Amino acid sequence: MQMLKNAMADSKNVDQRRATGGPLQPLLRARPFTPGDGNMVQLLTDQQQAELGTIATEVRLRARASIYTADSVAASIYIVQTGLVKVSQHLPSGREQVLAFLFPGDMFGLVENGRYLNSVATLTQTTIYRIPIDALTEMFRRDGDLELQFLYKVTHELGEAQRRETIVTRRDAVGRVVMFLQMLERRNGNNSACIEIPMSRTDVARYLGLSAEAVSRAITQLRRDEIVSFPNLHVARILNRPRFDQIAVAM
Amino acid sequence: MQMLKNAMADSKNVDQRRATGGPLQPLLRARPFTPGDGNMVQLLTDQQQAELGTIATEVRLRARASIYTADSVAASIYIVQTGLVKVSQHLPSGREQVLAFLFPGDMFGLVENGRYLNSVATLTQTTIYRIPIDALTEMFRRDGDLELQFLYKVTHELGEAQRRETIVTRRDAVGRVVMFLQMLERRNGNNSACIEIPMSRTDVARYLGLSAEAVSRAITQLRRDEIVSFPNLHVARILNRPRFDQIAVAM
DNA sequence: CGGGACATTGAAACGTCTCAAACGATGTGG
DNA sequence: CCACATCGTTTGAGACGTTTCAATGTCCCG
Repeated sequence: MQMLKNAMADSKNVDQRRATGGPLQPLLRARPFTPGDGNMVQLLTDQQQAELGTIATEVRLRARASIYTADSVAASIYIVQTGLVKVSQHLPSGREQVLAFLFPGDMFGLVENGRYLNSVATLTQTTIYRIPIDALTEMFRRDGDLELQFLYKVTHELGEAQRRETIVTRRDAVGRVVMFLQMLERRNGNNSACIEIPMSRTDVARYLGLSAEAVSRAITQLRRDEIVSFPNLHVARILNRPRFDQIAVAM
Repeated sequence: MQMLKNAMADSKNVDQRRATGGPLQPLLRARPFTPGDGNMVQLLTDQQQAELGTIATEVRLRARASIYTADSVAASIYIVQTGLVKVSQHLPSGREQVLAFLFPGDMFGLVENGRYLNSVATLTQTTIYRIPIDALTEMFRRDGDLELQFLYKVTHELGEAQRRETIVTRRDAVGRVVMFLQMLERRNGNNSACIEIPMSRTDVARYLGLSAEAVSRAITQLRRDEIVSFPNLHVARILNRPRFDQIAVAM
C-alpha cells in the first residue's frame, strides 16, 4: 500500500481514482504467436477481465500529466483504457527521447530490478488501469492462460520496438516521417486516406530522433510534392499513395 | 514434424543434431521484476531445465550459418548455449540492419502471425537449443513458473531494445562506438579494462546504424586521443576511463 | 603462399543540426 | 470576452558530421 503511494508520488495530476470491482472494459490487445484468424487481436476472455478487475484500479488523468518517472520504485503495471500516453527517456543532456506512443489496449510499466526503466506521461486526458505487480504475479500462478496473454503482449511490444529502430535508422527525415504516418495509419482506423496525428510536432520529432525543424521541413516537402496534404496540425491526408508507399519502402 | 523441417529449410549448415533428453546445461538468463539479490540473474530450477530438456533439441552450427530468415514459418524458439549469433533485418535496399548480438543464455525466435519477424545467423561456431513453440506453450499451461521466467526474459529483451534505440539515436559516431563498447563490457566479464569484440567491424557498423568507414574513423579517433587502445581487431583496452565514461554519458 | 574479404584512410557531396527570427496557436488573467 | 504572454510551429542561412566513392593496406582462410 505504501509502495502504491510511492509509485504515484510525482503525479498530483490525478483527477479521480476508484477501484473497478467490475471487469475491465475493453482490453489488453494481445496477438498469439500462431496465425489465428488473420490480423484479429485476441482479447481477454470475460472471465479474465473479471479477474483483472478485482485487482485493477481505474485512474483518470488530465493531459500532460506524469504517471511515473524513470528509476522510481515500481509497484504496478498499467493498461491504457482511453486517451494517449507517451513513454520516454530523459537523457543527461536534457534531451527527451520518446520511445513509444501508447493507445487504448496498450500496456506499460517496464521494470528492471524493481524500478521503472523510463518515464511515462499522458498527452491527452487519459484513463488507465493500474495493476499491482505482486497481485498480478500471484494471479499468473493460478491462471497460466492469462499469463500467456501478457507474454504475447510483451512479445508484440518487442516487435514494435524493433520496428521503431528500423525507422530511426533511416537518415532522411522525409522517409522517417512517412514511415511514422504509415504506422499511425495501421494503428488507428485504416478507413479513408485520413490519418489522425494526435501528438505534437515536437513529440513526433523526439520519437523520430530528429529536430523539430527537420520534421517541419519534411512535412513541408511532402506538401510541396503533393504527396500528403495537412488540413491542420493533427490531420494528414495522403494524396499520392504510390509515391507515399514508394518512399516508405525505399530504404 | 514437418514444420520443424520447414523452419530449418535454409540451413544446410547443421553440423549435428540430437535430442538432449537430459536437462538443458546452462540456462536462460532471466531477471525477475522484483529486485532480488542485486544483479544476479535467476536461472531456471533444475526441474525446469529437465522439463525443457524433454522437448528441446540441441543443434550445432558452424560460423556464418543461417538459422532462419524473416517471414519463414515459425515453429520453434531458440536459446543460445555457446557461441555468438546476430539478429538482423534485411531492408529492401539490400542493407542489413543488425538488431542484436546474442550471447549464451539469450533467447531468440520473435514471432508474429506464425512467422519470424527477422533473420538470425551465427557469427561463430554455435550450439543452440531448439524448442518447439506448441510444446512450449503446452508446457506453459502446466508450469506457470516456467512461463514467468520466459516473461521475465522477453521483458528484459524489450529493455535491451530500448537501450539500443538510445544508442542509435546519437548522431556522433564516437559516442555510439563508446556506448557499444560499454555494452560489451557489461555483457561479458567486467574484469580488467579489456573488452572483447567478437564481431566484425562491419557488423558493429550495421548494429550502430553507421557506415563501416564511420566506425573505423571513430575508433581511430579514440586511439589518437589515447582514450582506448586496440591491440588487435577484437580487443579493446580502455586507457582513460574518466574521458571514456564522459563520452558515454554526454548525450 | 595466394586470394578474397575485411579494415583503414582520403576527398567531395549531401543532409541534418544549430542558431535566429517570424508566425501561429493556446490558455490564462484582467 | 478580449488581450496578452507563452509555447509550439515554420522558414532561412551557415556549420558540422556522416555518407559515398575510390584506393590502399591488412587480416584470415583455404
